[in-house]
Order: sequence, then structure tokens, then C-alpha cells
Amino acid sequence: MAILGFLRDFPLHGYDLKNRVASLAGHVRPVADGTLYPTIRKLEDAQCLTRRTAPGSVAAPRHMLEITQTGTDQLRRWLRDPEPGFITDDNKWYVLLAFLHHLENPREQALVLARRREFLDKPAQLFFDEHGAPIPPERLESPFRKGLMQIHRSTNLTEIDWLDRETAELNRRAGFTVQQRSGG
Amino acid sequence: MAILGFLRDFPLHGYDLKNRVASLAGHVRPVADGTLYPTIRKLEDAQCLTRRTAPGSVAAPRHMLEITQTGTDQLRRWLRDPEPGFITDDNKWYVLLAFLHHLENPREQALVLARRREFLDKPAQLFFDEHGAPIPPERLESPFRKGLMQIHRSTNLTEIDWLDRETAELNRRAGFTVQQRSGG
DNA sequence: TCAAGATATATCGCCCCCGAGGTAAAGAAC
DNA sequence: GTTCTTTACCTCGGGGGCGATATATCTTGA
Repeated sequence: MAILGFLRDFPLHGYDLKNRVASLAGHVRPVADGTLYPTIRKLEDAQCLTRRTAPGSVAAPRHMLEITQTGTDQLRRWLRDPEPGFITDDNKWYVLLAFLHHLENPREQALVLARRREFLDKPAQLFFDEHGAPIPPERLESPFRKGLMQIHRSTNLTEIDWLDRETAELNRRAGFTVQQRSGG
Repeated sequence: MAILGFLRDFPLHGYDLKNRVASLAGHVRPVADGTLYPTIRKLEDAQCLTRRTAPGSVAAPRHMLEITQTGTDQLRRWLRDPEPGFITDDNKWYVLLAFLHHLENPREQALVLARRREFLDKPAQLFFDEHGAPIPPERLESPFRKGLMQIHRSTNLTEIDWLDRETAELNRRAGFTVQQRSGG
């Protein structure tokens, strides 16, 4: 998804893609060659992208990759009906978020709301005692566990805040569009 | 690591461990049965834990798992000299953090500092233009990418802040210990 | 009494991903 | 000129995690 997502912006070669994917994921280990190149090959076989060999600007020749119409459709399908993991798993969600603007408003909003629901369903309980009862941060003895819960809580609040503001913004814009349509 | 870490607190059975591991990771997909039980078996083979069958309090019989001395040593070794991924990868780091209090102070501090260094080495640049130049948030057209960078930045600041405060605290406590020793 | 559902444990094969290793070209260093 | 480093691409084997599936037990309710 990230490969096609980046190629929607402009053509790129594999090596560049590798760096962009690595940066996107924050400070997670970059994607391995053994993952990237076979995936590019698979996308090419599925006619999601085309390649043409260009002389390397610095060193070895590059394969410039361009997304096709099939690829654009595939990307949109992945974004539109993502696997559940892309809503629940933080890193996957962030990747999806990076390319979400390729969808139209109602669907964007639905996915943002789906992500928002995650935070309602699963309260941030990290630690439990022998009996399965949740331990609040102030009763934790380890300062690291305390910190972990603080970080977790703060991170969640930050994202929840953004999700709510974005939902409102999308709503406003949707209302405006309807207004325009019904007015025109 | 999480299995032995939780068993250091008190004996548990597999099903309970599964839920605790899932909760610890935040709202990430819970660990699969096909991962958990073979791992328990491997730890048992390595004499890191013992099991005794107990009648199920609610349903089927449980295998109560207890950590051994070998297991405690193994846990300490994993915490003390963790694979690099446990510093760089957010989720792995959080797991390590949950059990870090089983180490003694100088090593705790070293690992916290190692994590802190991650944020210095890799500035939070998520998106780049055709020429490889980083795009600042205000020049991003997608509100989702803007949000992504905001969330990323805020999350990083939260953790950096905690890491710095914790480093100071560990330092203070280490100094106090030295003070006590040289005074005694 | 029997079915359904929650609890609890276990195994197996598939797939995916990673690390390691290899190739190649261009520029820099010496 | 030869070697080193960086850029750039590719493949293969192994390992590990996951989903699917099976099994057993106890409670609940029709």
C-alpha cells in the first residue's frame, strides 16, 4: 500500500521508495530489501506499476517506477476497505492515514470514526493484579510502568483530540458541499 | 520476554497470559494461540518455567505456569542486553519498559539513555518532495498527513519529556546511593 | 438431557518477512 | 590504476507468527 501510495505522488525508484517507507514509519527499522523488491515485482506482475530503466544520477542504473490506472484502483480499494488491522494497529493505521486523502469525504470520515471507536472500546488498562483487577498508575510500584501508562495515556489523548477535530472538520466540509449542491 | 516478565510477578496460566500480553501492547491485535502456546512450550523445554495442572476455576483444567531460577536469569539477560529492535521499535521498547525494574540502576539508566538517543539521531521527517527535500507540516496539502506529523511530533515530545525526567530521577537516586556508600 | 457458549490448551501448515549474500556501476581516495 | 564507498537492485533459505482446526471441561438454559 505504501509503495503505490508514494507512487501516486510521482514516479520513484526502489531505493528512494525504501527510504521514504522507512521515514514514514517513524523510527522503526526500515523495510528490508528482501521485502521491498519482491513486493515491487509482485505489483508489476499485477500491472499495478510499470518500470523503465534510467541511467543512475549518482551511481548504478535505476528502475523508475510509475503507477498505472490498475495500480491507482488497487490503492483506492485498499484504502476504502482496509483489512481490520489497518484500523486497530497503530503503525498500519498511520500508513493508511498518510494516503487517506485519495478517498472522497464520506469514506474518509467513516474510517476516521472507525479508528475513533477503537479508543472507546478498549480502555487503556495495561496492568492487572493476581485476580485480574486493573491496577491504576498510582498503585504501580515500578516507575517505568507508571511512565509507560503516562505515555500511553498522553499518546491516546493526543490522537483522540486530533480525530475529533478532524471529524468536525470533515463534517463541516461535507455540510458545506451539501449546502453548495442543494443551493446550486 | 513478556511471558517470563509477567510470571515474575506471580504464577499464571496461558489463557491469562494471553490477555495480559494483549493489554500490555495497547490496542494492538492480541498474541495468537499459535504463537503463545509453542512459546510457552519452548520456555518449558529450556527450563525457564514449570507447569502444574490445576482444575479450572471456571471451565477446562489450567496449566499454572511458574518461573524458575533459570527463567529469572534468562529474563534478566534479555533485559540487560536487549536486541537492538527493543530500543528502536516502539512496541518492543514499551514491552521492555514494562519489565525494566528487574534490572539494577546503572543498567536501567543506560537503556533509557539509549532510547533517548534514538530521538536525537532520527529527526521526525515523514514526507519528502520529488527531490528528496523534507516537506514541513505547513506545506503539506493533505490534512491527514498534517495530522500524522502533529501526532508523531506530540508523541515523541511526550516520551522525550518522560525519558529526560526519568534519567534525572535515576541519576538522583544513583547519586544518593553513592553518597550513602561513601558515607558509610 | 442436550445443545450452546465460554474457558482453556494444543498442533499444523502456510505465508510472509527478514537477513545474508551477491552483482553492478559510478565516483572518490590513494 | 586499483581499491573503497555509496548507490542500486536482486534472490534465496530459514524462521516465526498466524489462522484454522481440534479437543476437553464446565455452566447455563431450553
